[in-house]
Amino acid sequence: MNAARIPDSLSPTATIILGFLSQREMSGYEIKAEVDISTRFFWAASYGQIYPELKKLRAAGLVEGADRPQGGRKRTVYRLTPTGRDALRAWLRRAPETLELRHEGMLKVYFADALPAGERVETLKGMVEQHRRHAAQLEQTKEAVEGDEAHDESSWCDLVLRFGLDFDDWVIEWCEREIAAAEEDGRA
Amino acid sequence: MNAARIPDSLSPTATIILGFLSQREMSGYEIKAEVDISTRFFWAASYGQIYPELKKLRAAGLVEGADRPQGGRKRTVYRLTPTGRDALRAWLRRAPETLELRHEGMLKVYFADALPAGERVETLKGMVEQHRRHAAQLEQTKEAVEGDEAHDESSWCDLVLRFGLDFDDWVIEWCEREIAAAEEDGRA
DNA sequence: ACCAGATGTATCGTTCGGATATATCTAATC
DNA sequence: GATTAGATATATCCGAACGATACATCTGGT
Repeated sequence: MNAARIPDSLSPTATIILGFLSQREMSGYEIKAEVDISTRFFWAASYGQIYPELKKLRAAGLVEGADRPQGGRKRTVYRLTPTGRDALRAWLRRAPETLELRHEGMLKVYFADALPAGERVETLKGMVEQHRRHAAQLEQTKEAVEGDEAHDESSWCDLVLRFGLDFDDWVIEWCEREIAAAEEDGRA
Repeated sequence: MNAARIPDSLSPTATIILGFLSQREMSGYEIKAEVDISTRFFWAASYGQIYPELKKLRAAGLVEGADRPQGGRKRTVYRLTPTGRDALRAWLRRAPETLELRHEGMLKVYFADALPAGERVETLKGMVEQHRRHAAQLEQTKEAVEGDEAHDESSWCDLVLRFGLDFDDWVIEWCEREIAAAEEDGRA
């Protein structure tokens, strides 16, 4: 429509939106729902980010919106413009920067020295439990995705699910090795 | 001083502050510096969180502040009160909840389908590079910590540094396996 | 005497996150 | 067939978080 240029930087929320819209056209509500069952485990997004960002992207000409009311309820579905697709590809080709972790379990292990010596190993056991719960959630997601009608298992989306599950397994094994080592020290 | 009670929940920033103050008394500036060379990799904190939180903790009676000016520059160092130590221990004993990741590399892998088929594997290679850089940073931290005068290597603090390095190694190996598998598929 | 860099405190603007308000549609229950 | 719970859809609010920066003073080197 208007003279859309590829911006040289996109907010992470913008890239998630462009990414999902590259698969099919969606409403903001659908994008949020997709995030919650897929990228949530390595990048979350809330309505408070998605709706304003959709408007910005529309103004920038990276997405187009079309009114598709269902019954008497208004509804806008968005799809990528050619410029939007180029912007997504440009972002995909740049080296990743952000790598942040918010891990309460690790924080407790880090400060375990403030506990009586015999109790410190409990922080590691707490971490094991946390990752068991996390893995169980991912298993549920996996089943839901696999039960989906139009599920392409060669897709790269599957890769990140596997990454999540493998990661949980790895952390659990790592902690259990350390728990065993700590308990041996305790006996010695 | 005043009737301090153990709050039944602490903000994560509060627990970091209490955790560091359990080791020794510190100024807000020192706490920030410690975070940047230690917990930053699994839980960051900024001045904008630390200074207001210190004031809240002081008002709640979990920490005490003492004016220790250096020359003409004002300076306040904080230390734990007995209630603060109890609050820290109570938090350490609770099961961890937060486990969040912000991983731009994974996000690119997830949306790799939007790239031409031959280019998709580059997203995995980008992730490898990202974790190599991350590991190099941690190695630097490790050397700085080990060169420290009062360094207790039996401490649980060392554990999380090792976790970070092992994690990077694991991710790199995981990606390289997937890169090999993808390149074999490409040839087939 | 000067200056770069470390120390120390604080705040500003932006983004983020969780919760919530509002409204309509769908499907099941009674 | 009426009622109601829950899904769909859009949007906003507020507090918390984040990065950057302003400001002042001290320290060490040139």
